[in-house]
Amino acid sequence: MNEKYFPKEIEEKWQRRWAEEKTFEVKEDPSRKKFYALEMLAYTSGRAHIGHVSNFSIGDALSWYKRMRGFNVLHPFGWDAFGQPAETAAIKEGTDPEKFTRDAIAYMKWQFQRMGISYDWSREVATCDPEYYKWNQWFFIQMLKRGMIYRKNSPVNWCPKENISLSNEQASQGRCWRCNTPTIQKDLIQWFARITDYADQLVDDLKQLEGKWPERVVTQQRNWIGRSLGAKVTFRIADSDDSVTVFTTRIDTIYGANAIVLAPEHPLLAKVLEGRPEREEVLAFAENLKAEQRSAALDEQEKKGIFTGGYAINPFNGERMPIWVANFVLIQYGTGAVMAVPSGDQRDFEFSRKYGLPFHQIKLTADGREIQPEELEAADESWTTTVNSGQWSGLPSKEANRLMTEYAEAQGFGEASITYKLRDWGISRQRYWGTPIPVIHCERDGIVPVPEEQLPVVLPPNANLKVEGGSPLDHIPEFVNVDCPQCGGPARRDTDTMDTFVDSTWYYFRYCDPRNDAQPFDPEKVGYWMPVEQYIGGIEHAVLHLIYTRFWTKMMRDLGLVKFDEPVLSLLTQGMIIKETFECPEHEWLFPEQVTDEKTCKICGRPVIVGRVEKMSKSKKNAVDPIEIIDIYGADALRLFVLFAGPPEKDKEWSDSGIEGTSRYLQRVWRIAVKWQPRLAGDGAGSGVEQGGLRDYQRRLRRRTHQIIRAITENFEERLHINTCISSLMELTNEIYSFDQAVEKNGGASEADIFVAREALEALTRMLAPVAPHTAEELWESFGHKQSLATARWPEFEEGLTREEEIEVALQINGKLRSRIFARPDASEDDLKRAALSDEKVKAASDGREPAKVIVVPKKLVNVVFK
RNA sequence: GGGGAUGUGGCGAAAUCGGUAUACGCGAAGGUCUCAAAAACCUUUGGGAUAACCUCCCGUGUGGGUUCGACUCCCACCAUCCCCACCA
Repeated sequence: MNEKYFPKEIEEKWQRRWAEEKTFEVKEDPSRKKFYALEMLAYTSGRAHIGHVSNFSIGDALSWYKRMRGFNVLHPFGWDAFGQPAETAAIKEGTDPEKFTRDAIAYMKWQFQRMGISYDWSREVATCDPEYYKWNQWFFIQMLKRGMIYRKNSPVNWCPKENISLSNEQASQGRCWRCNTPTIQKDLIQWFARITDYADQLVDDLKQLEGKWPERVVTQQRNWIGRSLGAKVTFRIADSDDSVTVFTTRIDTIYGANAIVLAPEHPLLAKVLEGRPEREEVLAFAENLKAEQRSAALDEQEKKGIFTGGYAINPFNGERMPIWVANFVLIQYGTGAVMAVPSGDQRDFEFSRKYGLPFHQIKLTADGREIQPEELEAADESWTTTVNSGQWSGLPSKEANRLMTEYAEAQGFGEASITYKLRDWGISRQRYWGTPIPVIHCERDGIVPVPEEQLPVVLPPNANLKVEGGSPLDHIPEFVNVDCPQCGGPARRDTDTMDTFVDSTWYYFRYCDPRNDAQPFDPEKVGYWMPVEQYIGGIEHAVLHLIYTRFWTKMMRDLGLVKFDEPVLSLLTQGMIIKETFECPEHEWLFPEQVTDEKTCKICGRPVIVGRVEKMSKSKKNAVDPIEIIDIYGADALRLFVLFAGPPEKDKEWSDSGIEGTSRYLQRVWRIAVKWQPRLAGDGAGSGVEQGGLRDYQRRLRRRTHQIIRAITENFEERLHINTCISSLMELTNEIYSFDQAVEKNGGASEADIFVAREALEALTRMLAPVAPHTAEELWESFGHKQSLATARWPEFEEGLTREEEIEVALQINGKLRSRIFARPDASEDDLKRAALSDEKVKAASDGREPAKVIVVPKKLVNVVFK
């Protein structure tokens, strides 16, 4: 054993050993309890970053812990390898996406392996492997056959910078989720998956996740699906056979409606305008609205509308209401038409005020007044009583809502209705580097799925990525031109590829059976390993990946492949590792050493802009390369740092002195272990020691050892606040040092000393394994163990040994700490009370009075209250 | 506009069920060892009053409340961050 701690040597040794001995490879074993620990697959960007270290370190700590607790732990890894950035990089570097991606995988794998994560690499999956994406195609065909995938011409979100269509999830806020470019709308024939068929289940099953998934992810998903209960009401168009249907959550406000407002795209618009003099003007106006809606941020826009000249009839009271078209009504939501109720809705109010539409009083405030227009900013829940609403006047809003819906249904002009914000998932992309859509278009037979035995449809190599117009695949005749599988006639392949989020919906099912070439996975194997006990990843997938994968699981359940509703039992969204950036107005990005303590630029003296960003980059001069850190301090010190800096779900700021601190800690552990190791190696040393015969400092170390085992164990079981586990390990290390000093004072180690030290050092080593596995393995071996720590058991604590011999009880007078009582831990309440009352401070404070109250919290405190 | 968080020393943070606030680490100061430095080890380190290690006062964003007792529960406010957003 080396005197000094050389992480590089140790880490290389154990990484080799683990690989050779296949330490982390696992098989299904129904006799053992399983645990599936999963980190989100890595996008093949080309380079590992510190966020990967953070993500993997958390999952690895849990994997080690569970393994040592006797679980059969599946901890796999893979690559999210398709996608647009590989194409961009390939064009830039003059290579092809396949080569770029394979190189990225090779390099990143080397980087990740240097972190020494306990992955079962034999299950590695890359989504760009035909053996993998074959099953994307297989799923596509199953869904197509069941009508769960369909094609329609639709305006898609289009990122003009990357030339790619985006799903709604990927284009929220009207910006590309990757490059933040404002998206535009484009009409294309697209493939859609009917995720909306599962909207109710996706909402309802969130209940199963509450408490186990972060609340904000559950809330975000609920809001994203946006289920809202209301009613559809159909209004007849005056002097015509046509009608218009609106969706409202507040049918009880219908007597206050003063207009019907259509979205600019609404199909009824053309009909209403037919033969009217204002036709041209209104259509032009509507076109203009559309263009504006698509370009500007919606919240900045003023309400804008125009009267069409048509009227609709309110079915409740027969009133004629003007039909308008306006920019604040969205074609995608509800029916694309609303009834405007200025006394019930802020937008309708603004609209009505601007265009002078009448204001009908239909609600009273909680204290019985009529509401005034200027009160509309306030919450409308308080305007409880319905008035001026025919037979429903006098009813509370909620009841009116229910009864009026029933009435509308009975009269045949309305019905209860549910709408969702969630829309079907557009899964096709006009790009090259993705899973080809396994469909053939035949002039005679229409859309024909590629026969399953012909899968995979392999992505052809050597595409020209720079072609203008359509997908690069369009320009490869040998790919496009095929015979129709049904009639044998000439036909064309579909040249779209799948959204990469399809790849990642089910990859972790594949890990359970990664080399299966007959089906996506063996349901029995998935039945053993799934669901995932702990999933760890970034918050950015709250409504992307995490909603798609829940949908896919339910879909697979309906295909009979899996037997559960939810794939992930517990989710942890880890925080980012951020680093400060400094930006000088004059000198742009500065290195930290170019900035004074007062945050001014050392070159020009101007105040600098301090930022905190996750994405580290060379250009912003805040890059931290994990491999550079590993070269200097070792993977264990790096892992320890990212885990110790704060709780897993919190953002953590990178700190150079922090990494030095954890490195120093490992050296400290190393030194004490080196010192004691020769004494521990002797067989049976220290056996037969009786607890009763131990001296104070020996009993203390045993007690602290067992207390700390308990603390760390409970933490892993309940909270996974690994940062405090590491604190506890440091405390135990400090205790061992104090113990060592006592031993020094005695002039040498006795049998009993060795017994106690062995217990403490071995417990420390075993509990170090989840957070610093290489170091722990090396120490474990040096203590004379032949088997890897991966096969060792987690230390057990003995309740009896954790008990304090004497405890300090706080003594409060009127709730303020005034003194302490030293007592035995089993002291009764009466004992503590007696001790408190005889305390000098209490006597002084009593001033001869009897205490009004004495509160005793056993083992904690006594509070003596004087009035 | 709606929703969700967060706020504790010089800094990262801890306090798990309402019970001794600041564990653990970083930084800083002093000391030991050394010709010297580094490393290591030891001591101190929330603020204030005081000659004082005694003792007292203040202290978990602000202001109230509940309680014998509040970082923790309730109400209001301030600040910061995140998500969603003309969703009818």
